[in-house]
Amino acid sequence: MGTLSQPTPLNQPRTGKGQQTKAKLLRTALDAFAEDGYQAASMRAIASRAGVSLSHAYYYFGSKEDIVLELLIALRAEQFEICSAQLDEGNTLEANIRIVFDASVQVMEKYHDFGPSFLKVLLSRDLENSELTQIEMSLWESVVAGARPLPPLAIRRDLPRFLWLLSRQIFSTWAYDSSPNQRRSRALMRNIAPVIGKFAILCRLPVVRSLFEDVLSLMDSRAGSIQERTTSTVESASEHRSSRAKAS
Amino acid sequence: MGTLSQPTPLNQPRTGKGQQTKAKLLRTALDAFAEDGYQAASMRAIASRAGVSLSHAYYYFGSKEDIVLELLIALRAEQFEICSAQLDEGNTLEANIRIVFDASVQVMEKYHDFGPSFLKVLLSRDLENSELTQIEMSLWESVVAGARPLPPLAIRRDLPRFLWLLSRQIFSTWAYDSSPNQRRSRALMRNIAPVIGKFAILCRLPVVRSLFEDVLSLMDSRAGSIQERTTSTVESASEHRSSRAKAS
DNA sequence: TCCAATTATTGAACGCGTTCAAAAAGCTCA
DNA sequence: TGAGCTTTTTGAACGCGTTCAATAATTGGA
Repeated sequence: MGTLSQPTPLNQPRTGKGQQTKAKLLRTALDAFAEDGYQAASMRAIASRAGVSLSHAYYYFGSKEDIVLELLIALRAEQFEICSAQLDEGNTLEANIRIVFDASVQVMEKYHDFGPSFLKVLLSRDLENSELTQIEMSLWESVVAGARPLPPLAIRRDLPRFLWLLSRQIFSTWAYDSSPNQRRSRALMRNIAPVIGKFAILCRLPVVRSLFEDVLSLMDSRAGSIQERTTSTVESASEHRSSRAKAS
Repeated sequence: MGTLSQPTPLNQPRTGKGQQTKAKLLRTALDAFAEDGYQAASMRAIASRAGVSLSHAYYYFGSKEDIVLELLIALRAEQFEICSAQLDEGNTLEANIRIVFDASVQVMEKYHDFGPSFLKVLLSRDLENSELTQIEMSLWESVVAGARPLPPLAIRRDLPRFLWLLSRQIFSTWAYDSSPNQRRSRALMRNIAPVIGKFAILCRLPVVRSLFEDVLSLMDSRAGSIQERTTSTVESASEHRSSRAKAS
């Protein structure tokens, strides 16, 4: 482990044959994951099923986690296919949030035993500009852009990222949810949508909107997100309290 | 892995010699953790350092995770020692929150490479009534009870649990924080205190207080927490919207 | 064509957490 | 004392993810 590592810049297949092997390995791995689950689909099992040696699998994939990430991407893409059309039908924000979560559960439930592994991948890697993050973000952007009525202008720009960060918290609940059939996290997803809807509406009030901005910049781990913001309410609430009091 | 397991109901030492062995094993393990870090302090290393066979370590501790949990408990107890006195000096809520987080960092920073392991223990086990949870909860109760001015009565009862749940989210950020010297999560802890302080004051407004209750019952995974509550704002926001509209 | 550099592939090993059957030691009571 | 029980302790093994030096296959230029 040592340092938390991104996918080691690894041997990309340079010949046609190599690409074929890598593709077959990936296909086989995803099949094995689906059929046998995380435990049983060991690197040895995957390699032998693909007809290559164990060590050769590591020639194309630096770790088992790398393959798990590929699975996660595939599942998110599937989720995108399922629900992106539904998000453009003029439903409420609340309804759109539900659509995304429902599709997530539908796609993921078979893979619940990958939860801990998924979560580790999400937490330990910098995926800020990865394919995975792009799919997820475009989903939440559609949720907001397709909602009728549109959320208050003041938060419209930041709401997608807020929803994305929130969805990751929910994912971490789901990942380790040991209640039967993930009852608990399903309930969480069901109940959170109306609260967000309510919250979004309340953001018309300056007090609540300022809270929204505070919470968002706290959740957001992008370095420098505070400086970029035109008015940082977090800073003003802490260091600049006096100047703020004067201003108001 | 299979099922997410509590600490296997394990052989408790029945003789004096047994207790001695188990105690020595634990002491050795915590030393090895402190000196060598998570990776290098393998079960083999711990066992041999304690002068027992590898398999014998498993007679008293069902897994390495069990020992990691003991470490986590020891660290939380240390944190409690450091800051419990400071929480009774009539500081603001914001200041008290800072005190707890500062002590947490002070105690934990040496063990940052245990972060992923700590987090897994916290997420995969039901620790609802464990020693660990009791220590943590009593800290947050002191934060609230010792704050001057006291937070609004309406949220005073629930605020400790809210802070506890929040602190777990922050912990998960810390656990995988790869920024130099955990810069990012330190900033998070620094910035979150004033926001909570502000939020607590705003909870005097009914609109904000209702948001607080919504958020709390969403975060809280205790089964049946919704029914127990006198007024469930989550439910009223979703299923009972019509009856709510009538009431208001 | 043949050689050298590159790419693809392998077998064997390492250390890890964990399991288990069996041996050793300790205890209780005739 | 010693037989039968429980508690403690061990050695050997399993399968896992991962690494690495090695061999085989392929490619490109003289």
